[in-house]
Amino acid sequence: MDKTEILKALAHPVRVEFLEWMKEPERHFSNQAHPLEMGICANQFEKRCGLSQSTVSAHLSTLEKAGLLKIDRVGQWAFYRRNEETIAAFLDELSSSL
Amino acid sequence: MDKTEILKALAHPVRVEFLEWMKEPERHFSNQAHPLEMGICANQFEKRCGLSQSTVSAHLSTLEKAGLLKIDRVGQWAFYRRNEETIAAFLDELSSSL
DNA sequence: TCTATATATCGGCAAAATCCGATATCTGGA
DNA sequence: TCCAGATATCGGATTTTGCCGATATATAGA
Repeated sequence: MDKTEILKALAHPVRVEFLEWMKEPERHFSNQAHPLEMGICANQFEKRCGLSQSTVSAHLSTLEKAGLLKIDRVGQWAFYRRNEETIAAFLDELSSSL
Repeated sequence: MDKTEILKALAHPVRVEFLEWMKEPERHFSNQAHPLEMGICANQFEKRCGLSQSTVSAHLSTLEKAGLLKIDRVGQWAFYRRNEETIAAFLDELSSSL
């Protein structure tokens, strides 16, 4: 849990938005073909943020490398879900250190 | 209280360090000529982080523009103190939205 | 008024971040 | 085996950030 890396990952509003969307999957990703329990399919984010596929992939990768997202690869898809443990640990750490 | 601007301000480890140092002034700035109750004098940060005067000034300015620091100008000095209201509001907001 | 000190701002350079389109990789199905 | 779809990675252009030294500004004191 690298606090600095996480803070850098959160320094872009699109990435913060991704995390917030994923907090309420049924609200923001109800049109997903796969069950939401599998996680959120990468292509779902493209439609919503208007950025290109490669840019979205990079944002997701940044969040994943920082430990904020977990990824499950199933077939040709990549399903992302929040890493609640890391997020909670980060918030605790930030609240006590800052 | 602009969450995005605050997160960008926190995306540099030196700035986070400044805020953390200021949480315990007597511990980190005990050598300050002026009473710590006035705030922390800008030049105190230079000695501790090894960066140039202009760079430190820019970091402090970033924190102040984000609302995380308040500044009191007294004579030729600039005294900085944490803006606890904004910091607490930001942490609350982040904890509930993230 | 002259000088010393503290801080802010400017100009320029280097590094990092952001974005895109193109391409590579991987999977599943025909 | 070939093709289509999903995602990752590459290459390059642009913007932002970070850093410094030099300079400007402002204050205090001689």
